[in-house]
Amino acid sequence: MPVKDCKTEQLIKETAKRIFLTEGNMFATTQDIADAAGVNRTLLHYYFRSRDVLFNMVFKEALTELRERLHEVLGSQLAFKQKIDNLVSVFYDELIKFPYLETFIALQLNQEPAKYEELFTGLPGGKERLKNFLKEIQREMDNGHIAEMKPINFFINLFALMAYPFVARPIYLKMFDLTDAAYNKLLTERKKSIVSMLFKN
Amino acid sequence: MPVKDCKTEQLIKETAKRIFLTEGNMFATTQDIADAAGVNRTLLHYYFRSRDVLFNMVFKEALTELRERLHEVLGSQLAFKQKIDNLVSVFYDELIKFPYLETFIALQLNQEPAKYEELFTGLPGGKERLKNFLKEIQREMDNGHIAEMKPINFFINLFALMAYPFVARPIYLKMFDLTDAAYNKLLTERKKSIVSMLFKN
Amino acid sequence: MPVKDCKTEQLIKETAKRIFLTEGNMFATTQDIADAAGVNRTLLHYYFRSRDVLFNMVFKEALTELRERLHEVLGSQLAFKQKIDNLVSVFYDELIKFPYLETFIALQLNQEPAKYEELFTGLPGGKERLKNFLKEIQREMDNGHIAEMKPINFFINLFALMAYPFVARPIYLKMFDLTDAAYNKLLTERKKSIVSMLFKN
Amino acid sequence: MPVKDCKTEQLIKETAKRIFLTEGNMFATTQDIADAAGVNRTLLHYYFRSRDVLFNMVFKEALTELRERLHEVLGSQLAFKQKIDNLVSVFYDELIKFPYLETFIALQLNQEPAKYEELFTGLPGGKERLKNFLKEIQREMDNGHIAEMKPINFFINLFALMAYPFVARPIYLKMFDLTDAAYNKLLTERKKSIVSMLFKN
DNA sequence: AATGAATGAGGCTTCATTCAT
DNA sequence: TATGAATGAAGCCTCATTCAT
Repeated sequence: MPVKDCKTEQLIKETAKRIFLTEGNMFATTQDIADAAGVNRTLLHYYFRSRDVLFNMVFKEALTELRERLHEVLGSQLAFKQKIDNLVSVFYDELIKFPYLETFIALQLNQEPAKYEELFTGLPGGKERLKNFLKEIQREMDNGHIAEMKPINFFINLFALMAYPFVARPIYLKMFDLTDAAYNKLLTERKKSIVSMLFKN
Repeated sequence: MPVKDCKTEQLIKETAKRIFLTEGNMFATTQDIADAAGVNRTLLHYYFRSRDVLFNMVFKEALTELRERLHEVLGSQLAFKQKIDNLVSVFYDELIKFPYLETFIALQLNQEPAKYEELFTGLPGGKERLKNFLKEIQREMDNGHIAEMKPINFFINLFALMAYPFVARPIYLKMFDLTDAAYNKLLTERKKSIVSMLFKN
Repeated sequence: MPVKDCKTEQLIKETAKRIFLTEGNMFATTQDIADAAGVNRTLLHYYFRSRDVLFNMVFKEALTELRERLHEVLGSQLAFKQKIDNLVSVFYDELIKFPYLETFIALQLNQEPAKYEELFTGLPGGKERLKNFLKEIQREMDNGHIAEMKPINFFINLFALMAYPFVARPIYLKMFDLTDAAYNKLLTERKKSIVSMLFKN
Repeated sequence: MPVKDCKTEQLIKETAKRIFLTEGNMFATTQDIADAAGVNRTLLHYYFRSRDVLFNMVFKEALTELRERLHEVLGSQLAFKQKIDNLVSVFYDELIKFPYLETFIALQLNQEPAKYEELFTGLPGGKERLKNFLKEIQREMDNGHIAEMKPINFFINLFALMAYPFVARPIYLKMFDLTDAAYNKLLTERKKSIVSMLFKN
C-alpha cells in the first residue's frame, strides 16, 4: 500500500542520511535502509538507481548544506569573535544532525579519492572565501586577540574542538559512564567554552 | 615496514593493522589483506579463525598498547604540565601509527556495542586512574593554571586537538591543497601549540 | 517506419516486431520496447498483458503472414520453375522485414516446445499443401529438371539458400568488410542465382 | 564433495558449450549451467569470474576451433573439388557439436558489435587466406567447373547449404514430423549432395 | 488511455569460510 | 604450514508485473 504519496523518495533519502551520517552505520545495506524507511527495497533502486548513487547523493547534500551555512557565516560582516560564535552554533546544528559526516568523508577520501573530487572543487568562490577567512584569522593574531599560530592551525583547532566530541561520543559515553542526556549537557557547555578556548583571556 | 619476519601470523596481523588502522580501509576483505601480506587467503582463517576475530584482535592490541602508554604517563609523578606534554608526545606517536583507531572504535560501538564491551571494562584499575587524572585536572583549575570547565571537557579538548587533525587529514589536504609533507610539518607545529592552547597564558 | 498511426497498440506491436524479428534483439526488455515506441512501459502490459504474450503474438503474426503468402504461391497454378521464382521473391520480401524470424523459432523451439505447438498445427490444410509441394518436387526430379535427391532436401536447400544469407548478414559484413549497401546488392544478385542453383543447367 | 579432481573448470566450460552452442539455450542462467554440470553455482564465478566471461570464452574457443580446422583445409594443396569435399566434412563435424555457433554470433554481433571485434580481426593471415580461396573459386568458374556468380556468393551458398539445416533442425522436425534419427539420416545424405549442388553436372 | 509508484521473483556476484590434500 | 577447490549466505540490481489514480 502506498502510504506516503510522492514523498517516498524523500523518505528514503532522509532515512539513508540518518543511518549513514547520524548513526554512522557505513555498512548499512539497501535492505537495512528500506526496512528503516518502511518501504520495499526495490524502491530504493527505482528512485536512486543504486546504493552507490544514494550513498553519494546523501553525502553531497549534507556536505553542501553544511558548507553553505558555514560560508554564509564566513561571508557575513560580523566582528570576528561574533563570527566564530555563529560558526560554532551553525556547526553544532549540523553536527547534531550528521555527526559522522566528516568521518565518512575522511574514510572515503582514502579509498576513492576520485569520487570526492567534485565535493571540494565544486564550490563556487569557496577557495577564495576560505582564503579570506584565513587572512581574517591572521589579522586577529596581529591584533593580539588570538594566540600566534599558523592560521590553518587555528582553523583546524576550531573544527577539532567542535567536531571531535560528536564523532567520539560513543567512546566517551563508555569511558565516563555517561548517559546520552548527560553527554548532551556536556556538549552544550562546551559550546560556550570553545570560543573562550580560542581567544586570549 | 619493519615486520617480525618469518612469522606468517605476525605478518598477517601487522598487515591488517596497517590496512584497518593506518589506511582506514574498513571495507578491506580477507583477500585484500592476504594480498597485501602476500599470503594465501586461507591462512588468515587458519591463524585467526575468522575475519571478525582478526578485526577485533587488531583493535584490541592497538587500543591496549595506546592505553598502556597513556596510563604510564598518567600514572607518572611528573608535574601536570609536563604530564600533558608527554601525553601529547605519546599520543602523537600512536596516532601516526594508527590514525583511524578512535574513529573505528566510534563507528563500531554504534553498530555492535556488545563486542567492544571488553575493550573498556578489561583494563585493570583503568577507571580509577582516569578518575585520578580528572581530579588532577580539577586541581589545576583550582590553582588557576587552566581555564575553568568541567574536567571531562578539558580531557575531551585535549584529545580533540590531538586526534582530529589525524583523522581529518585527507579533508584538509584537499581543502588547503597541501602535500603530505606540508601537512606533517603542520602537525609537528601543532604539537607544541596544543599545550599552550590548553593552559592559561 | 510506416506505422499505423494513432493506435498505440499497433505501435507497440510493430515496434516489438522490429526489435525482435528485424534487429534480432532477443533480450529486449519491456522498457527497451516501450522506449523505442516512445510510450510508457505500463501500456505494454495494459494492451498485451505480459511480455510473453506480446513476444508470441509477434511471432505468430509474422509467421502467419509468411505462411499465407508462401501457401498462396505454392497453391497457385503456375509452372514449377515459375512457382519457385515467385517463392523466392515472396520469401525475400518477408526476410527483409523479419530476417530473424526462423532463427528465433528455432531457438525457442528447443526451450519451450509446448508454446510453439500451435504455430505448426494451427495451419488449416497446411500439411496437405506441403505434401503436395513435395510431390511436385518429386515429379520435377522424375522429369529430370532438378537433381535427384530427397524432396525434403530440395525444400531445405531452397530455404537455406534464401534464408541463411539474411541471418548471417552481420557475420559476412565483418568477414568481407562489406557495407550494408554492398551486401544488399549481393543479396539481390543471389535472388536470380538461387533458381539457377536449384535447377539443372 | 569434490568429485572431479582438477577438471571442474573443464567440466563447467564443456557444459556451458553444450547448453549455449549445442542446445542453443541463450538464456541459460549460471544456475542452469551449474546444475547441468552438477557443481555449485559459485564455482562458475570462481573459475570464470562472470557469466559474461564464460559466455565469451565458450564462443571464442568454439569459433577458433572451427576457424582453424577450416583454414587447415583451405590452405591445403588439394584439388578444389576435394577441398570442398573436406570442407563439408569438417564443417559437419563442428556443426554437429555446435549447431548454434553461427546463429549466436549473428545475434550477438547486432547487439554488441565491439565485443566480437577481435573474433574477426584476431586471426593471423586469415583475411589473406580467405582472399586466396575466393580467387580459387574464381579460377574454378573461369574453368567452367562451377556456375558463374560472385565468388562471395559461392562461398555463402556453400555455408548456407551446410549450416542452415542444422540451425533450422527443430523447425523441420516439426514441419515434416521427423524423428531426430530420420533428420540425421537426411543430413548425412545432404552431405554428399551439397557438393553436387555446387558443381556443374 | 495513460502514468508514476510499488512489488516479488530471480539473476549475478562477492565474500567469508570450510574441505581436502 | 600451506594451498586450491568448494560452498552457503547475503548483497546488489534488473525485470516483469501490478496498483492506484
